[in-house]
Amino acid sequence: MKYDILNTEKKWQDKWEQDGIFHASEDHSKPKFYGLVEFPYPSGAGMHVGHIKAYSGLEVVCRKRRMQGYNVLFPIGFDAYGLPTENYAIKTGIHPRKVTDMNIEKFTSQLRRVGFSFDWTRTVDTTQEGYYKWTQWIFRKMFDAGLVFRATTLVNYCPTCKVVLSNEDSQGGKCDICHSDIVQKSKDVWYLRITEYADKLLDGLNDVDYLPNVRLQQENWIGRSTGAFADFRLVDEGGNELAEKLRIYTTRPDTMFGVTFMVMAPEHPVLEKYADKLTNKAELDAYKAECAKKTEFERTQLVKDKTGVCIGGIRAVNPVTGKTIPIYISDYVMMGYGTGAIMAVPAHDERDYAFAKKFGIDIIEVIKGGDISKEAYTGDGEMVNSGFLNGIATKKEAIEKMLVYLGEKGVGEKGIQYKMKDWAFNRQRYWGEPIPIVHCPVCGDVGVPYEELPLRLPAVENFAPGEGGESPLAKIDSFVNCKCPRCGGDAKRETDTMPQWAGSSWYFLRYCDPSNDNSFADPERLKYWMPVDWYNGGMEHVTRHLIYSRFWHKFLYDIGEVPCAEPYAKRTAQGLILGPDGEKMSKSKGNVVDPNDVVDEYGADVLRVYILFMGDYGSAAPWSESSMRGCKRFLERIWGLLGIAVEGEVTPEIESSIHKTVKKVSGDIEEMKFNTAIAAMMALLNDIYDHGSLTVSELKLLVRLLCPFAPHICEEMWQQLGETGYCSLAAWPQWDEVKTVDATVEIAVQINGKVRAKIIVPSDADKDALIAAAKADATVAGLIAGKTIAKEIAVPGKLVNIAVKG
RNA sequence: GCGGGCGUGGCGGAAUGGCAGACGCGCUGGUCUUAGGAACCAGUCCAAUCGGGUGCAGGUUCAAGUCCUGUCGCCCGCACCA
Repeated sequence: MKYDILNTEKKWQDKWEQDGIFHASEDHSKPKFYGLVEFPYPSGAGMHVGHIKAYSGLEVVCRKRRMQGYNVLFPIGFDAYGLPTENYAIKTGIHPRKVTDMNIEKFTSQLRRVGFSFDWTRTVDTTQEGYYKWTQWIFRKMFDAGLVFRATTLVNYCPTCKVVLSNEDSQGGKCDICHSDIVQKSKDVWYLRITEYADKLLDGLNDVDYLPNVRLQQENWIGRSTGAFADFRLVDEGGNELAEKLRIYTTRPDTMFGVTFMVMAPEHPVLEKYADKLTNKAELDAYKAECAKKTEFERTQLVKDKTGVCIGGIRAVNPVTGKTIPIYISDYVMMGYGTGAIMAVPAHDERDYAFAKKFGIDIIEVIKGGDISKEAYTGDGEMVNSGFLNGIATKKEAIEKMLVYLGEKGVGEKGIQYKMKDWAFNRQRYWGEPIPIVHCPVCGDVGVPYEELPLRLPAVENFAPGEGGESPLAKIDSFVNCKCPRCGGDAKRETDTMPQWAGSSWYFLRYCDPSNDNSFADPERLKYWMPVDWYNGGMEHVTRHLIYSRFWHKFLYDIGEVPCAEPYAKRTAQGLILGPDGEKMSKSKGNVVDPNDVVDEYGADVLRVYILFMGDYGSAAPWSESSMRGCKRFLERIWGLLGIAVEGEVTPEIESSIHKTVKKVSGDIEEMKFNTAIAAMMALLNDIYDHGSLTVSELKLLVRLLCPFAPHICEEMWQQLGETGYCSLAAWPQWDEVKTVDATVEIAVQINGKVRAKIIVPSDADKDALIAAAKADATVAGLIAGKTIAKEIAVPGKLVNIAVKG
C-alpha cells in the first residue's frame, strides 16, 4: 500500500483544525509551556524555507511537550507594519491595508501546508486597531513616565526611504531596509529613553537562559564601561580662568599624570560658548565644516590619518600636574559618547599616540613595561612619573587611588557610560502606528487621552512622504488639526508614526489574551502564561528586537502591568538555510527555495524532516535537494513498517534498540540536536529492517517518537494501527533505563594507545575484571609477554589501555 | 583593531578527553525490470603487510578532532566607545 502524501497531509491538517487540538486554554490542572517563535513580516515574496526552519525547532519541542502532558501555548502572528509594504503600495497604488491582507493570507496558507501546530485562534496582526490601540497605550504610559522625549539632533537619515533611523537600523552606515548610504541630518526626533534601562537590561541577563553568543551580543550592544569623569579647568590667552570647565570621561584615570593634551569633538559646545576667545576661529570653523560633510560612517569606518586643529586662545589645566596643555578638535572624538571630550594620554592609548606623533606633542610614560618610542603601551605595569601614584604596580589599585584623589579635590568622580543610545522612535511614514501626541501652543506636548485610543490611522490617497521628509499624515488637515486635550485650544497632532519595532515589542503578551478590549491582556492570563518558556529566533534580531522588547516588558513590569521582570526565560537561535550554491538566499541571486514547491513534490513531512536533519540547527547549511530524497526514503521505509509489524512478543535486541533511541531522541530535542535525533531514528529503522520484524506495540511507540517531526504520516499510521485518538495527543514514549543497557559490551584493548584487540565483557564489569579479561586475550597476552607493564588504565564500558616498556 | 565562533571523506555533517568518520547524500558493483533519475542487496577515508589520517607546528596526557601555546585560513558581531 503506497502512502498518498498530499491527500493524507491535507486530511490531518483539516482534522486537527476542526477538533482544535492545538488550541491553548488556561487549564490550570496541567503545567504550562509557552513556546514562542518570531512572528514573520508578511512580505510580498512569501515565505522561504528559512522561515520554516525558524519555526520547526520549537514546533518539535511544543509537540513533544503536548505529548508529555503540558498545556502548550504555541502562537503565531504577523508583524505587518513596515516600509516594504508601504513602498509596494506607492509603486502599485494598492492600499497597504489590502497589500497586508493579501500577504498575510499567502503566509497563512503556506504555514498551514507545513502542518505547524500553531494555535490559529490567537493570531495577532500588529496593524489591526484592536492591536495597535495597545501599542499606543503602552507608548502613552511611557510618555507619562517621562521615558519619551523630543530633541533636535543629528540623526541617521535615509535619503531613499526618507526616514530617520535608529543606530540599530543603520548599522554599517547603510539603511537596513534599502541599503542606501545613511546621511547625518538635523531633525526633530522623538526618543524613548532606553538608556534608563541599560543597567536593568544588562543585569537581567543573569536571570535568563540565553545562548552564550546571544547574551554576549546584548552585553556588547549595551556596552557598559566604568571609568571616571574629570573636570579640566580652562584658561584663556592671558592665563585667566574661564567659568566653564571641560568635563571628560575616561576609563583610565590611572594615567592622568600622562595627559599632555586634550581633544574634543568638533561640535563641542565649548567652542560656541567661548567663540570670542578663539584666535583661529576661521581655521576651526573650516575643519568643523569639513567634518559635517562626512557621514558618521566615514568618520568611524575609514582607517585614516588622524586629523585635527589646535584651538588657539584656550588651553586646559591638568588637574593633577597643574600643567597647562593644548586642546585640539578632531573627528576621532564623537559628541555622542561620553562627554564629547577626552584627556589624551599618548603614551598609553593607540589613538592618542598616533595623534601626538602627527602633531609633535609630548609623550610622557607613566606605566613601565613598553617602549613608548615605538608605540603606545596599553598593558599593566609599575606607575612612574605619576606623583602620588608612583610605585603602584597594578592598574586596578592606581585607578582606585586616583578616584579617591579626584573626589577629595572635587574635580571628578567614578562614572559609568554605555555604548547604547536612546531609541529614535519616529518615522515619517504612513504605514505605522500614529504617535498619540498633540502639540499645543500653550501646553506643549500632550498625550492623547487613553479613552481616545486607538488613534486611528486615517485613510490617505498618496502614501509617499513629502520631499522635506515629512510624514504623509501631515497633508491631512482633518487629522492634523485638533483640540488640545488639556486646555481645549487649537492644537496639531504629531504626524510621524512609530518604527516597525514598536508592534513586535510586546506581541508575546497579546498572545496570552489576543481579543481583550479592556486591557492589552488580562492579568490572570498573563500570570498563567508568562514568562515565555522558550523563545527561538534569528541572530539578526538579537541586538534590536530582543533588546527593545525586553525594554518594553521591563517598563511594564515596573508599572505593575506584567507579572515577571524578564519576558523570555530561554532564548535560542537557528542558523540560516543557504541556497544550493552555498550563498545566502536572496531574490537577486535567484537561489530562493519556496516551501510550497517542496511540499508539492515531497510533502510537508519530508520538508520538515529534511530541514531539521540537514545539519546543526544553530548553524548555516546549504540546501540540497538530493539530500532531501534521503529523508523521503526514510519516511517511506517508516511507512513500510506497517507491512512487517506483527502481534507478539518483543525481541530483546529490538526492544533495547528502541529504548536507547527513545532516550536519545528525548534528550536531543531538548538540546535542539534534531539532526542527531533523526539520525538515531534512521539507525533504529536500519536495525529493524536488518532484524526483519517488529511488534505492533513497538511500532506504535516508534510512531509517537517520530510524530513531532513528521506528524502527518504518524497520524495516518497511528490510525492504521487501530488507534482512534490523535497521535499528536498520545503520550510521549518512556524509556526504561535498564533496557538501554546491553548485557555485554565490546571493549577495545589498547597497548600503548593502539587498539590491538577487542573483547566482549559483561556491561557491569569493573576495572579489575576488564584488565583481567584483557590480559586473558590471546593477542594481548602475546604482545605484553616479557615486557614490563608501566600502567594499566581501564574505563568501564569503553576500553582498556596497557602501557608497556621494553 | 576588538570580541566570538569555526576548520573532520567527493558533499551535508557525527563523536561527556576513551575504538574518528554515526546518519544521510553521492559514487561503485549487483538483483529485479522494456526502461530506471524507482525499489532492494553489497561496498565506499588513504594505503592495504606493517601502518597513516581531523588546516599547519609544537605541548600536556596512559589516551587529543576535543585541552594548552603558536600559526594560517574562513565566518559572524562591534568598530576611533576614550
